Amino acid sequence: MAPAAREATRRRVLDATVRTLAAQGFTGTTARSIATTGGFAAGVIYYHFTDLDELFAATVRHVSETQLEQYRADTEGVDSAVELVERLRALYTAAGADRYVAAVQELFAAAHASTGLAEEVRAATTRWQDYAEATIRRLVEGTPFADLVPVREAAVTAVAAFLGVEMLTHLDPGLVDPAGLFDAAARAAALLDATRLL
Amino acid sequence: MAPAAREATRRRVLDATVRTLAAQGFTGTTARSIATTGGFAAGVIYYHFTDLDELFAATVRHVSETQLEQYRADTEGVDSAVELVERLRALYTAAGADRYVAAVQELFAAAHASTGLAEEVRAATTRWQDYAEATIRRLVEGTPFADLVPVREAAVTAVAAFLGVEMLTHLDPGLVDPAGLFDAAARAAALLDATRLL
Amino acid sequence: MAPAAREATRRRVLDATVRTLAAQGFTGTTARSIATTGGFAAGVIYYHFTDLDELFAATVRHVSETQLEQYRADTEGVDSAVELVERLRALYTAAGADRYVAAVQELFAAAHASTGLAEEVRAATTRWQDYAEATIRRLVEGTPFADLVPVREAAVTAVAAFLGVEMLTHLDPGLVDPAGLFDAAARAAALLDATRLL
Amino acid sequence: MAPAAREATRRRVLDATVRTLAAQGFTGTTARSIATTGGFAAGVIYYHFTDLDELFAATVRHVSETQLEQYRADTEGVDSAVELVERLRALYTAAGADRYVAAVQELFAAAHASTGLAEEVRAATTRWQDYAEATIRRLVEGTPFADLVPVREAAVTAVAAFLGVEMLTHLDPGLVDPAGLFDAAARAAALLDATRLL
DNA sequence: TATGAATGAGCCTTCATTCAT
DNA sequence: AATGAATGAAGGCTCATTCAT
Repeated sequence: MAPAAREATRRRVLDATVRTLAAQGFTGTTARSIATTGGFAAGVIYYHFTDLDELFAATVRHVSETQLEQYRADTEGVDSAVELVERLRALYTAAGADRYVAAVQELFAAAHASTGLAEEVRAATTRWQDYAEATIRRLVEGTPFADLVPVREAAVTAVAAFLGVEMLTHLDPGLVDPAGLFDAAARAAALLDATRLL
Repeated sequence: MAPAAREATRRRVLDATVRTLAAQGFTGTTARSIATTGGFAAGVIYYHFTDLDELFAATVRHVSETQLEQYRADTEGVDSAVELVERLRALYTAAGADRYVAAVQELFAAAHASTGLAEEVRAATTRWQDYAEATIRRLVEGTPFADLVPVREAAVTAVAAFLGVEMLTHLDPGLVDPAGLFDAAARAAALLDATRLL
Repeated sequence: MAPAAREATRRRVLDATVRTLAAQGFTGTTARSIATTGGFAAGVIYYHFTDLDELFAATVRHVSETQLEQYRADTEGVDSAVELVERLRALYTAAGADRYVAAVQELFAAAHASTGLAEEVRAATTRWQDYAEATIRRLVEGTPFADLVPVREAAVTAVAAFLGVEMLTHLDPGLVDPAGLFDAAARAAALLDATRLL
Repeated sequence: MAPAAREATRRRVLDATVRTLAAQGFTGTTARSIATTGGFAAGVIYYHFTDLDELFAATVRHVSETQLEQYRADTEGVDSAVELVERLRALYTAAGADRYVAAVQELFAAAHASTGLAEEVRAATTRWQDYAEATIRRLVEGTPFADLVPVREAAVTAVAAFLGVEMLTHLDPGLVDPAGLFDAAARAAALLDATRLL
C-alpha cells in the first residue's frame, strides 16, 4: 500500500476522533467508540498512534493548526474592526467548523497533568493567544485606544472567552447565543472604526 | 443517627468530591478516589446519593450556590467599578476559593447530554449569568454607556471568560495571569468610574 | 464480613491459581481462567492482589513455603538414606502434591527479569537449596563420603534435577518415571547406609 | 527466488527466534518481537511457517539437532570420565552456545499439551536421553559400577538436571554456578577413572 | 518473495454499583 | 449508618494472523 494510503487512514482516524469528541464528549470517546464512528477496527488506532494520549495530542495539533491557518488566511491584513467581525463570523459559522471547535474544546477541558495532550494544548493555546494579540494590536492601532488597551491581556481573555462560550454552547445551545454575541461585537466594532477616522 | 449527623456525613462526601475534583480532575474522580480523599468507605456515597451523577449534580449546586451567595453578599450595592473589581479580586483570591472554582470548572466541562449533572450545570450557569447581568447593569447605570452596552451579552461573555480562564489556569498557570487580568480590569474600571462623574 | 472471610477468599484465589497453572500451564493462566477455575468474578483477584504478578509471587511463596515446611517436618532428624528416600517418596506421591509441584515449576519457568515473581522464585530457590544442603550433609556425615562430596554443589544439582524432572513429567509422563528414579535412589541409599556401619 | 535463498530466509527467521527467546523469554517472544530482532516484516514468518507453533517446533528441532550433533562429534569415543567432563565443559562454554541453550530451555518450559511444539520437544528429549545413556554406559563400562549404576535412570536425571540448571541460571546467575558444578564433576570423574585402572 | 496495513479476539485492569453484615 | 467484599461491564492495549500489493 502506498504511503499515501497510510496517511489517508491516519486522517480517517483523526476525523473519527473529532466526530466522536463532538458527539459524545471526552468521556464518551474511547478507542472503541472512535472505531465505531470511523467504521474501522479499534486496533487500527494503535497501528497509527502509540496510544490514545498520542491520538488526542495529534488531534489537537491537527485541528488547531488547520483552523488557525484558516483564521490567519481569512483575517490577514484586515484592519477594519467591522470587517474583522464579519470575517470571524463567517469562519465560525462555516460548514463543519462547529465540530472542530467542539472537539478542541473537549480536549482542552480534558487536558491534565504531564500528558502529551496537555503539552500540545499548551502549545496550541499560546499560538492562538499570539494570533489574537497580533490581530487586536492591528485593530487598535491608529485609534485613541492604542495606548489604553492592554493588548496581551485582551488577547488572553478573548481566547478564554471563546473556549468558555464553546463549553456552554455545547452543553446547552440555549445558554449562549453566539449570533447575538457577534451582533453585539459588530456594533462595538463600528464604534471603534469610527474613532479611527479622527 | 440524628438527622444532623446524616447531614454532616453528606457534607463530608461533598467536600471530598470537591477536593478530589480539584486535585485529580474529573477523569480521576471515581467513587474510590473520593472515598480515599474523604477517608470513608466508597459505599457511603451510595447511601447518601443515588449514583455518581447525582453526587456531581449536588456538588455543582452546593458549591455554586455557596459561592454565589458569597459573591452576592460581598458585591451587594457596590456601584463603583473600581470597588467592584477589588471585591471580586478578594473573593477570587480568598483562601480555599481556588479549589471550589477548580471543582466547578471540571464539572462544567464534563457535563454532557441529559444527565442530572447537566441539568444542574445549566441552572447554575443561568444564575451566574443573571448575577453578572444585574451587576453590570448597576455599573453602567449613570454612565454614557448605559444605553450602549448590551448588558446580557456582556454578562454571558463574562461568565464564559471566567470559565475559560479557569480552564487554562488549571491546565498551566503560565498560560493566564489572573492577577494581571484584575489589574487591567482595575484600570478599565477607573476609566468607567470617571465617566460617571460627568 | 469477618477478617477470616477475607483470608478465606484469598486462599480460594491462590488455590484456583495453583489448579489453573497445573492444568493449563503459565500461558493459559489468565485472570479469566483463574476466575473460571475458582468460580468467582475476575475482579476478585484485584481486590485481594495488586496485579497478576503479585498473585503469582504470592502463589510461589505460599506453595513453596507450605511444601518446604512439610518436607522439613517429615525429614527432620532422618539420617538414614534409605529412610530419607522413603520419606521423600511419600511426600512426592502424597495426594495433591503433584498439583503444587506442577504449579511451582510453571512459575519458576516463567519467572523473568525484575518482576515480583522473579524475586520470590529466587528466594524460594535458595531456601530449597539450603534445605537440600542440610539434608545431604546429615546423610554423608559419618560415612567415607563426608569429605569427598561437595555438599553445596550436590544440593544445587538436586534442586535443579527436581525441577527438570517436573518439567519433563508435566510435558509427557512417558519421558521420566519418577517411581523408577525413587527405586534407583533407594538402591544407592542402601549402599550409602552400608558404608556408615563401618 | 532460488530455493537456496528461500532456505536462507528460513534460517534468518529461526535465528531471530533463538535470539529473541534468549533475550526476552518465551512470553516476550511474539511475531512482532522476532521480526524486530531479525529486521524483517512479521509477515515473513507466515510465509515460511504455518504459525508460531510450527516456528517454535522447527526451532526446537533445529537447535536441538545442531547441538546434539556437535555433542556427539566432540564426545565420540571418549571413555575417560575426566576427558568427557572437559569436552562437555568446552561445549557448554563455546561461543554462542548459551544462547541456544537458553532458547531451547524456554521452549521446553513452554511446551504444553498437544501442540506441535510439544511433539518436537518430546522427540528432542528422547534423543538427548539416548545420547546421555550411551555416553554414561561407555563411561561405567570396565569399572566396578558397570552393574551398579542404573544407566537409563542416570541419563534421564542428567538431562533433567541440565534443564533445571539452565532454568535457574537464566533466572539468576547467582543461584547456580555451572563452572563450580563442572569442577565438582571433574573431581568425581577422576575418582571414577581411577577405579578403571584396577 | 516480502511488506505493511488491517482485523478480531483476548488479556489485564479499573470502575460503578450492590449487598450482606 | 457504615463497611468491605464481590460482581459484571467496559476500556486500553497487544497479538497472531490475513491479505492486497
